[in-house]
Amino acid sequence: MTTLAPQAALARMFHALSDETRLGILEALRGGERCVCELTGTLDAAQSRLSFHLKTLKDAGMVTDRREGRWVYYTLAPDALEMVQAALGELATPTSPRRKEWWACCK
Amino acid sequence: MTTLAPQAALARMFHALSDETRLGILEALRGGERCVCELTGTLDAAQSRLSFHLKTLKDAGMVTDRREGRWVYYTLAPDALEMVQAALGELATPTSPRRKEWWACCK
DNA sequence: TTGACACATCAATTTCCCTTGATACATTGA
DNA sequence: TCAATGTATCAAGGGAAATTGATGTGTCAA
Repeated sequence: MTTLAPQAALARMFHALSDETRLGILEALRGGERCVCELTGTLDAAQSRLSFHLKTLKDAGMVTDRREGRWVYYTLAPDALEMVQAALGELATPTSPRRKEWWACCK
Repeated sequence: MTTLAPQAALARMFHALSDETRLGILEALRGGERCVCELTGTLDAAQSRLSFHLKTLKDAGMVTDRREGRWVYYTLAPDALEMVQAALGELATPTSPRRKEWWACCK
């Protein structure tokens, strides 16, 4: 995961969440860390497809991985989920009320 | 906006949030409802481009619109934002601990 | 009724993302 | 050292999404 402007990083995280396969992965990871071979079974998806989606999630910071022997275990990154949640909370929070000048374009 | 399976609807909402222009629109709407001509100014984006993104947001249920004379005013849909927030909260909540059988595939 | 304005929609192009199958890499056990 | 296993990466193809410019639609004012 590379560092991006806040808005770009946020868009990237939302993009990581915008695919059903990836949502399925995250749902599976709620049960704890999983290796890829487990996920292929659970999600009935080809290995290279899962690897692709796991990379997408990892690049967005939504999961972390850990190698143990031949296996790589993936885990949810709760911090990232909370960041996204917080950002949504901000979006739902009104800013200061509009000034009249703001819509002077529509006379 | 058509009705979709929960996971698909969720993916669709996340997709609506996965674009910087659309995040900019939502950010602008925190200040209250805005017509398209205001947003073109604020976001420095062509009108047809904005119309496209507004439609995307509307189809995903993230904004609502209201015509008044020649103008169409867009407003945040806080309920949708909260739904997405709640879904994220669920993802961050562990399910029951894994059973041994689940990873029997990796002996 | 006509012209101007705000906005939506369309078609064409480009860009990006996903899937698939093949191959490369790393680790382990024989 | 070799074969098997788990995973990552790559290239090619298809399809979806974004951008642009043009055109269509609705509304208002003159």
